[in-house]
Amino acid sequence: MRDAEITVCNVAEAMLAWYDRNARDLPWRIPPGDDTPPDPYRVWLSEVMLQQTTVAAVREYFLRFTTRWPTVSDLAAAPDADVMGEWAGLGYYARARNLLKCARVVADRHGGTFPDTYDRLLALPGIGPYTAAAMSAIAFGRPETVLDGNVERVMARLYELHTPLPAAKPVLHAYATALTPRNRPGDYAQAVMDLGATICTPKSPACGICPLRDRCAARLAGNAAQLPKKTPKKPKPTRRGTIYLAQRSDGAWLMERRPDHGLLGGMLGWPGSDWAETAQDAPPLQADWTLLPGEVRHTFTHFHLILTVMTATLPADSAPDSGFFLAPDQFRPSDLPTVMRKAYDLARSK
DNA sequence: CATTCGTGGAG
DNA sequence: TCTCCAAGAAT
Repeated sequence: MRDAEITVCNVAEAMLAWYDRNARDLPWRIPPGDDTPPDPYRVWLSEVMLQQTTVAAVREYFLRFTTRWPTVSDLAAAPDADVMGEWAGLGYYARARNLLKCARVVADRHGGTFPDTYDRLLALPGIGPYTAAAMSAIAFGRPETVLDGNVERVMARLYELHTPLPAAKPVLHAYATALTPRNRPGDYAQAVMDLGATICTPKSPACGICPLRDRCAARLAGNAAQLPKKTPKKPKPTRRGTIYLAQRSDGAWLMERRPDHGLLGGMLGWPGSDWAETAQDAPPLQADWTLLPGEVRHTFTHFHLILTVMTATLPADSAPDSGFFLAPDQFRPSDLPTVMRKAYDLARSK
């Protein structure tokens, strides 16, 4: 029993010592040793952006968001379209919708101050078990246990757990909880995630320079790169569709706001057909449509998409059956999700 | 517990 | 070209 406690204690100490020397410089991070109090708004925003998204992709979005909306109340007061447009390209757009919902709850019902406990954070839109734990630890110094993909990998290797994910999650969480220190829990959480991102990587982990190399069961067994095991994924089907880019003679584009739920929910887009196994026509209005040479290829989380693009020029008095016309000075291609921007780029290149 | 939900970089 | 996968949440 005494040995186990010493081992547990040493893991956290080894991780914090490693973090003190190797912490990456990130825009949302307070460096170890810096006693500046963390801003819960910035911790929250970064954690939501980092959900299933790489540090490299998040960096510039985080800087733009915090420059444009320095506080949660600023964000809460922003028009929906502005926030969705700023999020465009980052993916998983339900995050942006929930981000706004959460900001408005915090601004309207909490006086602009985030709650500081795991349970109350968990109750907010877009904050799940991981983000509630990360905010508790990083923003509020509480010894909560974070379990993200990095921590899962580090724990599976440290304890050489061969049970495949996601079934292994409860056991991995128990391992992670046993290691979480009362001291500097925020730095510790970031240390384990940094380790997973830079040393204990999925494919070829750098075990030789790992601060836990002497006590990692998988490293000792020589199978670190084979862990964690995962249940195999389904193959992605291919769907097809047609998308319509119409520009009025005054330059205005015919566009639509996608419904809040479902794929690309809440985002700006071009009108078009459903996306199904076989392509189909669904022009938004009667016009002299021209088939654009080429096609748009895009891969979502669970299917490949091939889009045929049609273009048309419409008379100045044209009125849409659905959607709306967006004047050229109000149309920013950067407001589009990537698949819609690809269609725009294809049309513009002709 | 399984499915839905983006994107871009790495290998 | 193709698969994997990254600081997950909601349903």
